[in-house]
Amino acid sequence: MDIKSIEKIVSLSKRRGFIFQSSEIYGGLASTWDYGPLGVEMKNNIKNLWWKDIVTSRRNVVGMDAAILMHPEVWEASGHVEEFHDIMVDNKLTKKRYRLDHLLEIQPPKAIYDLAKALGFKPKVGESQANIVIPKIIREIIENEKDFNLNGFGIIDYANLKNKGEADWTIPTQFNLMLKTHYGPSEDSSSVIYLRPETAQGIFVNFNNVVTTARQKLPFGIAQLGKAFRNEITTGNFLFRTREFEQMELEYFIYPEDAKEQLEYWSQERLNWYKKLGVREDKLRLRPHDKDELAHYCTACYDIEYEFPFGWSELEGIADRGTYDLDQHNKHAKKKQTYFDQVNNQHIVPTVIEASAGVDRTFLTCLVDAYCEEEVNGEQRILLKLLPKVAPITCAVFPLVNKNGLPEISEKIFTEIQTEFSVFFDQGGSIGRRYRRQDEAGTPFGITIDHQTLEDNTVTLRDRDTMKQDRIPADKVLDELKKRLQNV
RNA sequence: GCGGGUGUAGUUCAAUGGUAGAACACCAGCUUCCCAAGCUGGGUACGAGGGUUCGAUUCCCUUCACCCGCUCCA
Repeated sequence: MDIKSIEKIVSLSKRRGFIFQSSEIYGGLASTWDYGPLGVEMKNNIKNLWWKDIVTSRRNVVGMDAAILMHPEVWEASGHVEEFHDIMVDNKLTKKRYRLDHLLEIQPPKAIYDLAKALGFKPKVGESQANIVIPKIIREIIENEKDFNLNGFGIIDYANLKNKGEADWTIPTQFNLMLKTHYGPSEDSSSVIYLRPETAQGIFVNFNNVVTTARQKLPFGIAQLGKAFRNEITTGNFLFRTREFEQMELEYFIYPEDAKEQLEYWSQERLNWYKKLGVREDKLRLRPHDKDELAHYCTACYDIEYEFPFGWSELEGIADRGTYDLDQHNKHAKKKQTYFDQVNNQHIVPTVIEASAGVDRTFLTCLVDAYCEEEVNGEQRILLKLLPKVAPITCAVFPLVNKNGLPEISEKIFTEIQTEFSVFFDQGGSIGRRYRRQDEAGTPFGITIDHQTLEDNTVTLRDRDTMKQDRIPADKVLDELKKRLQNV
């Protein structure tokens, strides 16, 4: 697939009603997208398949649905307030941008020392530069020196060594990655709260509620599906990185000693789920994180990645979060979130393995992966080879012609299939045109009612990928569809 | 946020300092047909704002959005 293919996907998405640009008639809002009639069907299919795989089909996983709005202290406790903003500076000469902490970590000690002095404190002997001095410098800039100028301290741009690292630094600016809003009608500062940057915390703060009501014993999981918001610095690649997105998260609570084994288990489980969605195996991989890639809460992590036209990119992270989150809430909140282990007769904080997936990314993966162009009788045929369980429409019903009672018979069959599957009725245009339309929508099956139906009450069932047709009795259509859908 | 590119119909494109055209798609009708057939008719666009000009889709500025690269990223 060439690099233009993401544009083809965007174009098809709009043409067929999968995805529209948000607020399009007002010029659009950056990197926000709306799901159209086909899009929402497919998205729901994906979410339902996840829910079924994670929750419904397991005895020891339960679901929940927390509010998007949460108490501000949740994000203090989780570390998001602390960790989820970055101070950035640009080198005006080279137009390169850096995270200030990353930049300072590689500077000569003298520069750091001078910087600290200028900000009004003196580093003590033996104090770790990376862990104590630099964070202190950054805190000082955020809290007290909003317009601090970095020039004159000998801070070198190592990416600009050709020019002796020369730099003219901008005033450091803070990027807060959480979206704020005002809770309540008055806009005083006491009512500022955040839209959740992840769904996971909704699970952690309800840990005890779920344990007591669902009567689960370790190991067990709590799963949640819902919107999350992040003020990403860079968005783009269509649905891939957006500021509003939907997550599918599982928090699986275990005894600490099982962490390694469970991380492996869930990595495989989750990788297999994408395969079961029909995503090509050679486009999927499981990639362990390097140490320096790990998030603040995380001791080990795998990414499930897909090879998009724009490169290998993350669909899901499976992480060993240790006891970090529950510990943090136990420090901050009045009510303790612990588990009483009947076996050893003690309260413990369980370790958690998290599998955090993006709905929109999975959706995009399915579209990209299913997109096909082929030639039929010298004409291009575009089709989405979506698995039936993923496809927005399972089956389309066509009367071959609009007379001789064929539409009436078709309606009857349509109504019958409708009880079980998502069906589309189309009597407009030539039969070939109607087939092609459904090919682009990814509809796996087409039922055509023709003249022979009048004689022997059979219809044709067309397969999207092979375009082959089988003749089946009209009253067996539903059974036949069920049969074909059984193993896919 | 920086650099580059792009923005005209649903889509893909064209033309033009004098008010926009095609193909395909879409809708209605005819045809009654098994893989985007044909015929007739129809609706739909210069991303937004400002400036220059008698007149701007075209030139200039601003802005918005998309794509690519950088930067960043749980």
